[in-house]
Amino acid sequence: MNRLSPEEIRERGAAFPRERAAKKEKTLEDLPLSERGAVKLRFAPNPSGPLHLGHARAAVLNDEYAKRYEGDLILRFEDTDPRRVDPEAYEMIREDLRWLDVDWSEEVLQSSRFDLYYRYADELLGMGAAYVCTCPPESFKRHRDAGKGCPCRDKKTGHEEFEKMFNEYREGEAVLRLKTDLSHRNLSMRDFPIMRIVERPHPIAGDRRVYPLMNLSVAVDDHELGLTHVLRGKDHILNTHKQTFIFDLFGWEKPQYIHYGLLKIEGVMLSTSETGQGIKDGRYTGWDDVRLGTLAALRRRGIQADAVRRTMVEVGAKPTDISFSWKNLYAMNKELIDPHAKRYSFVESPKTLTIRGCPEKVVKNPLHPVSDMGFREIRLPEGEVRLLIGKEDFSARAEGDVIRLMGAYNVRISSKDQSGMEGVFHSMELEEARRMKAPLINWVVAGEDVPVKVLSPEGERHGAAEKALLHAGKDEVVQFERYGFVRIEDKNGAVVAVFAHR
RNA sequence: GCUCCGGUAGUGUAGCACGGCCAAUCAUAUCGGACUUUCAAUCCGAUGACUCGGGUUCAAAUCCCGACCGGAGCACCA
Repeated sequence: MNRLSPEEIRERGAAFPRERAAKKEKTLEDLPLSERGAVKLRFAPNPSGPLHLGHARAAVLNDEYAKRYEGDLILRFEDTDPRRVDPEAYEMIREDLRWLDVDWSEEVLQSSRFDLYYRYADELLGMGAAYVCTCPPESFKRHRDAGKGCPCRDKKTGHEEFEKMFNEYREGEAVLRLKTDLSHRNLSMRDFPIMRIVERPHPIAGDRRVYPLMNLSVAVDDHELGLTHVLRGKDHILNTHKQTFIFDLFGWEKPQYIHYGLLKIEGVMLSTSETGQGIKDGRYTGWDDVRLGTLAALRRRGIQADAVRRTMVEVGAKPTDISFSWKNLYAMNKELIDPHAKRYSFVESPKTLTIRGCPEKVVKNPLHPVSDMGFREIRLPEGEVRLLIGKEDFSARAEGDVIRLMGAYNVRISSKDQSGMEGVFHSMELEEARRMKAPLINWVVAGEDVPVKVLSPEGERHGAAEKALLHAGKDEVVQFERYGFVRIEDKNGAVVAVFAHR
């Protein structure tokens, strides 16, 4: 994916001014125990790839609350697993957030705080609340499931053993465990691990081998950073229990935890790791492949960041699982772009239509039916005229039909074969066409057409657009009449347009 | 299986903590009409939901119990 500057992102994404106010905005529920100016939140992605629709929910909701309460939002990269860090992802995530108009006041890399986690681990060791466990996993589980401590639990040499994790034990041979309740009804709560060995340097922090597990690093940071509220998916509920256990050990004041439900998104690949794999073996063209649910793909298609934001705000932070609806997102997006999108004629998989007996006609169609954006002008000569019409319009018409060429005149189809149709001029006036219930069809002058490649999630389409399309700017979102909204991606050579929705 | 959570129209959402004003809100979707040189937008109209069963109560979407359905977690990932 190309690297974009913040300015470019704004241009590309926020092509249109944000229009709120227009309608009553759905707003979020109040946060519990919150005070204006005192709220501190965080968005904490794992930098293994760019953000997708699922992340957008957490990002937007946190940002909305931070803004509402004039609080702070911290961007915290949870990069404590060296195997799951893509160094490129940090900047991709920042780009996505800037596009979403998410403002963060502080950025934290957990990979720059390992010493802090070691210190707290030491402290837990000193408190007798943690121990180094060298049992094979199966053996530990046997003891745990029986409600008993493993043999390592009562070792007196905690600090020395911990030392050995840094220079002696190999990966998989030892972990640091927290002493919890061995009779806890949830097995995974019993003496859960907080540090482990990974014999691999960290892509950012370099030479390390002892890494904290999230429940330690997250608890430490949520406390150290003074968070008042933690907004996260319900898949983290058990982690919340584990983390509050650590808060209690240290006697820290806990933030308010809010868990929202699953966001089921149909028809699109969201898994970051699978997508990354797919890019590697060529199934996807990149993180912004139009078939993906990444924010990069959405903005490439001309989906406005504000449409994503509004959708997420409407969905809210309740614990119920919800089915994300593309239709609702598209409707929201259309509301934003329709007032600004210039109209152009485009015909897919075109067929020719040759008309005889035409009077000269200068067609002057507005670039927008409502807003005053100027016109596009086409001169149709007297006599014979050759046009291109879309394949669908072509197959829907039969000999003898009368059609209205939008902005021009009415034509009777005189013959039709595989390659095209022929027709004769019938009449000029729109009223006449209405009287005959003739369908309105858009067209492009053959020979003056611009070839267009349309990239859509359903595949690649080819067609022709009127020449005036060349006046549209790169990255501009326009509407192909009777076809749908697209973002103009490339104008060098054949035009490439990325399809958003109808 | 165990632990926890949740179930309002096709989809999303309001209402549920303090039961009556809820024959249930708003948006979107679908259908129909008006307008219109786009199958867009706009305007008008229609369709459509409290998962089920018991209980408490004069009164339940709202409280209680059970069933059913859905989900999450049960890692040396986050």
